[in-house]
Amino acid sequence: MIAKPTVNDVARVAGVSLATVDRVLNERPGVRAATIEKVNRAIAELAYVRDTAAANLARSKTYRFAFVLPDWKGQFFASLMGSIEEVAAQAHLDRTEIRTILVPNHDHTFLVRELDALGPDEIDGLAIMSKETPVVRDAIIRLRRRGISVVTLITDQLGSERDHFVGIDNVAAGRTAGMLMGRFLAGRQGKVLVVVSSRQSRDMLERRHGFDQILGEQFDHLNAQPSIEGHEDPGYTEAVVLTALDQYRDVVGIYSAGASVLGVAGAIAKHNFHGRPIFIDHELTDNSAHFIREGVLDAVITQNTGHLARSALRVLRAKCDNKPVIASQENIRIDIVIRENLPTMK
Amino acid sequence: MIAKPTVNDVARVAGVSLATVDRVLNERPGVRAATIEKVNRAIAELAYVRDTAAANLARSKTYRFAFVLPDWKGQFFASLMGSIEEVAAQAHLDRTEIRTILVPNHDHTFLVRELDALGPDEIDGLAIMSKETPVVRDAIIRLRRRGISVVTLITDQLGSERDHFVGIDNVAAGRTAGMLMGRFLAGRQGKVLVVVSSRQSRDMLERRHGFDQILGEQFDHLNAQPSIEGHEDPGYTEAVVLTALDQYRDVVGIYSAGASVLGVAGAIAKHNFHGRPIFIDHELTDNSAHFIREGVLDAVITQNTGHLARSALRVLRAKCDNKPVIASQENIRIDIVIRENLPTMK
DNA sequence: CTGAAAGCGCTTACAG
DNA sequence: CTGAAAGCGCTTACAG
Repeated sequence: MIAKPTVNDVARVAGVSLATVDRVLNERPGVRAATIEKVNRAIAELAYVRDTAAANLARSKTYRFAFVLPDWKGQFFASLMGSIEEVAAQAHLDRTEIRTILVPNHDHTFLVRELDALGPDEIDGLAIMSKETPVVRDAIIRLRRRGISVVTLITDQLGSERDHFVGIDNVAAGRTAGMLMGRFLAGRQGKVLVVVSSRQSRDMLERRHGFDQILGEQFDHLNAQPSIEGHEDPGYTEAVVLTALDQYRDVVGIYSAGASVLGVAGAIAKHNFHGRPIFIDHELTDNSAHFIREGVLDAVITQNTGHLARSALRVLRAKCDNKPVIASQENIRIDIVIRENLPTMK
Repeated sequence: MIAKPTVNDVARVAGVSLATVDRVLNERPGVRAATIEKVNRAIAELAYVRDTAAANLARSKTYRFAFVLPDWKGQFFASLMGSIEEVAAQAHLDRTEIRTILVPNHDHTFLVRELDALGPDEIDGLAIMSKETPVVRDAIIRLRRRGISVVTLITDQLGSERDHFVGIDNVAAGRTAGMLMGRFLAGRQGKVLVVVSSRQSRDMLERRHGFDQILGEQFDHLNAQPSIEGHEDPGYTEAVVLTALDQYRDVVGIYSAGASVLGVAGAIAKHNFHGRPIFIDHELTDNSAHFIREGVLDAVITQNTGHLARSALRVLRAKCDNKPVIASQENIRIDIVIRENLPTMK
């Protein structure tokens, strides 16, 4: 086994000092083109690869990242927070500081003010989860101009020139939900209720769009109704779903495209169905896991919060180190969970 | 922000030298109990946490791991190899050497000889994928006695006292397959063919067992036939499946519990079905992805090779560093893939 | 049983 | 534009 070449080897072969090698390595100014050339030749010849861990140690560098999130109360969000904390604890041993900035939900003025206050002297990168809006998009553009890496988390911000999006394709997620709905209904005819937290959220729109695509293409005996808004309020959701169930007498399936599982499950328990409706929800949480075990919920389409948090961290680190992102590794999967493949641990 | 305490701080507070702190930290012998006590008090007081990266640098330590695998030719295996190579390339930057030891399939004598030849002077940890057999189990016990960490990969070795198992619960995977089979068949009655690579493989037995459980519990109008062996030979598999299809005239579903997708798909194409059969397979590969897109294959139960490889590496590193394994992070999921959530990238 | 000094692979001021 | 020396947080011989 050949020992890995170090900066010393490069310096020796190139006939320059360590400092010069370092300058070339880090593309610092003030080196003659000829010298750069010599060093690069030595690097190529030795197949030198920089030891990032040693570099960070020498630099006394700590990566300083923040997760900027709305102050939601839902369980999926709690799980995401848990994953971020887990990642943060681990990262701490790796000279990486991660803090979490909670922003009042829907308060974009506040959010933008927070973002605008962040300078490259206090932060290296940001993972932002926020409703998609032009003001946030513009704040991200400004952050990047200031040299701060930005990844969008779960919800993308179109046109924001963010470095990376960590999350799933929501149209595909909706198609997945639609396919399971169609197949699980096994030929039964009737109406399908669609419940969303908010009709304006792009995530919900995309899921709904994918869902409708599949129903239109392959299950036209199913009749998806206009989206019902639950506004993330279980009591309210239950009430509006019950009203809808009473109004349409032949509902055979319910698609909850986000943050409505408790309310919908409550309504299902109270309504008098002819046959059990097929119920499909998004995001695996303690609540949805419970309803899967109970046999109330048939499938959950979800994304793993651990993967989300770790992917965001890996991407932010790669951006800071100017290293490429390994796309295949960062591709967040659309997970399908039914009772049989429900993870045993949380 | 308070600067993280270092060994220097600990030495100062404890009133000892760096070397002594190091001895206590690494539980090296030859330190008086009273001194150990002093150092530990300082560590506790400062909430000191060792910087593993710096430690490894100082130690010039490289982790030396190996993946020991059978020399299979299938696509799932190729994907696993690809993931291992990806992980190895990344790990290389992190002073971790990963080599792959390919062992002739089913040649346990050879495998055991290889394992017995490995000493702690050349390897720190091993990830082993092999058919479950007592001779391999015993070789693992010997490896661990010699101070080498061992994780079993994909197939566990019962009673081997391995440090960790990286893979899925195959009974649950079989139950998942059974549930999808039952639901996708939507009430159709008839026989279900079960194809395995080998009837003696524990993985196949467990999957079959889980599959039968669900059919027995919830879909007793379906009649699962005795397992057909394909021996990982597409031509042979196609032939035996065709024979079975001709023999039982009312096959409505086919469950391929491992390494048989090509042969089964071939048979499906040639046989004259009344209605399209539901076809469920294990392991996402280029082939199975192709048949999903074509609409021949309805669902694939799989495990992500990237997660497998990364998990194995994380666990081996943790074992070497004497750090705890984060169970929730290492729990390998049973993935369900249908056409709608098929990953776009490889 | 304990400590002073050198070194792991890199970067950072400071000189020149 | 270039280099010699010190230092990042830890460990390793070598003395004592």
